[in-house]
Amino acid sequence: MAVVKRADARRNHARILEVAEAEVAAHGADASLEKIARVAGVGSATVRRHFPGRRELLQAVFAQRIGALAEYAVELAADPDPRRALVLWLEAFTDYGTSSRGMAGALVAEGLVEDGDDEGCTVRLSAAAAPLLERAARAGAVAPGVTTEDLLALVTGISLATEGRPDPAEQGRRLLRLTLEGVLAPR
Amino acid sequence: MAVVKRADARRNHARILEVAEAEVAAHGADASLEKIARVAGVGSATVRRHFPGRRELLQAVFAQRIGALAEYAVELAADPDPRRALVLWLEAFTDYGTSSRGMAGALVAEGLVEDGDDEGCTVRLSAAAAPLLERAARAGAVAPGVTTEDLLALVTGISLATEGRPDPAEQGRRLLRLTLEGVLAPR
DNA sequence: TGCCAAACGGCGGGGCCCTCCGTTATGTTA
DNA sequence: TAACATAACGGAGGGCCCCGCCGTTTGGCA
Repeated sequence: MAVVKRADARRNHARILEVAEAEVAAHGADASLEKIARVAGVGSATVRRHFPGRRELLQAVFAQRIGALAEYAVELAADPDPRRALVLWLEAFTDYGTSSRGMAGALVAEGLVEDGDDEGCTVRLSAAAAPLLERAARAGAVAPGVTTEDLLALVTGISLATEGRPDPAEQGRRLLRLTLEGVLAPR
Repeated sequence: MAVVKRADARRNHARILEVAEAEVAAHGADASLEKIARVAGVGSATVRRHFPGRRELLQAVFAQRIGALAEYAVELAADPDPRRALVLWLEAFTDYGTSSRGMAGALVAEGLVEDGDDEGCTVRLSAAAAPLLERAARAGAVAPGVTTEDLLALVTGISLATEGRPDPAEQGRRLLRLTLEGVLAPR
């Protein structure tokens, strides 16, 4: 299915995506679809044709970054220190989340829908994180019972909570460190 | 200033607030101001007159819960175990955040504006948390360098990340525990 | 009771999301 | 290469929302 699109369709798809990236970067996950259409020089219906809803558009916008994170996870799988590997990946994830506006919002928005569709950002990130977490857990470097969903939720939360305040990157790093090592002193 | 409002003004104020509570509970921080006006049986301008923006309305809606949290903090100040007191309060805060839709959103929305105005929810919560945190820190129960802003941000993030998924209360508790005790095993 | 400021609320402008439908561009076949 | 079938386009219109304006009502006070 979905063999080959027509030339103009491919052209518009690329154009919309390009504009959407800029627009989302500027205004977050709530960027105006209509404005994206205007700037891209297409009708608003065309945007909806390529991306049925905001959710799909955001997925497409962040697919690249998600891919980069997945790649990084693969690299880190070879790191000799399982704990370090997990921490490094979570730091990278946090950096992405706090630096690229709307990504965290896209992730929660995605979670809100009953999706039979695979290939969601959440699924991909989860798949990327799983091996790192498992390895770290096997090495005894992780608190018992932690799941990949927990990790994604925590980082997403940190991103959302720091969004739009001075220096979200630094704040995010700080909060991640607290979360990883614990707010309370070990008993 | 702002001596005594007229009778109808007070009446409408109460009515709007009442409706707003229900509406926000149902639709989160993005509830329609116009619908609130319709249901309350007043003009939309009247809503804006009492609450210049969504932010102020949300503040008013949650003021009660914030007050309850502040009170609880005072109670807990008498708890013999400083660590336990802090944990209990954070759990209560998380429960509020995950059970009452929109509260976390209201908190971040509040942070986005340059506010010279005191009496924001953030300020009140911060003030409530400060003594508990300080006492716990003095007892050596808290990781060094943790601030009240950190605590608020973390709980807010947890609330946002769990909003609108199955069983946010349980998820929130779980994530809070992880955050407090640390995702990583102590080295 | 009568006055007047405080408070109200309807209305119009602008924006967004969404859908429908007539028009255009593209790929293909003769 | 010319004509056709259709994938893809984009403008227009409806519904909802936020916002500000401004003429009208209402409540408190002399």
